[in-house]
Amino acid sequence: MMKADKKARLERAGWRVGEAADFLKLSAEERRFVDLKLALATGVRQLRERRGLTQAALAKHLRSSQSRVAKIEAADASVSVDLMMRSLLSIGATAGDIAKLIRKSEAA
Amino acid sequence: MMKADKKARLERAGWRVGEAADFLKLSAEERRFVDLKLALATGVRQLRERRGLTQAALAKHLRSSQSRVAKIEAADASVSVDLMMRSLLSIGATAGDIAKLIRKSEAA
DNA sequence: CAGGACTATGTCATATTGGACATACGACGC
DNA sequence: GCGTCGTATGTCCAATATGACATAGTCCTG
Repeated sequence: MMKADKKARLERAGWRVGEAADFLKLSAEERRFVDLKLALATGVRQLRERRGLTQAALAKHLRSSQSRVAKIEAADASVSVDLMMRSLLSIGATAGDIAKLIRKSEAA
Repeated sequence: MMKADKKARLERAGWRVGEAADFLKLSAEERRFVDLKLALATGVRQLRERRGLTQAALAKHLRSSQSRVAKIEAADASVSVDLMMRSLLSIGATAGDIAKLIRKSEAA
């Protein structure tokens, strides 16, 4: 069962899929993909905070902008996994760290 | 030390970075990102073959084209991690499977 | 060696993603 | 209350990724 706040978070992020796109119509694959992105987004936020960085500081290192970092952490639909991965590496995450995040998404 | 065929593979795939872009000028982060993509690409090929699917068959399920699947497996620079992830999920990879692939890229 | 099945590579128009900016929101100290 | 700092959200248009197509290469099998 999914927690209500997670559903709301996804909806706010523009994660409507398809036409009559009710959240529950996500296919199993789409669902896994979204969960994966959520796990990565959470990872970015956690690592950034652990490093004591602001979104603006991370953005600078990423040569991006504060607003985009906010979107990354919100798992906004306009953010690619590529950008999330680059962000994680930029913060200093190792492949092992990323693997761990992804594995976590399994239980979502 | 890097094997010559891997370097060649990267160069063929258009993985020149920056201006005077010699391969060796990839930063550590860029390098990790490329290794990660290579690992995912390899994973797509392995899983697809293990399932006895052709590129065309996978493409159909992905609603993409045979040529794009070829590029995915070649880790072509025009292919996003998103598409690789979607491909893996489409083949039936679990988050655990993907995590394993990513962890492998650490040793590259 | 001809035909077929599978894969590789290049190109292009269209679609998606990106950085930047403006602006709003929230918490905190003064 | 007001200013400050950090974060969130919406909108641009520039940059990048995408599917589709054409075409060439490879490896069988007959």
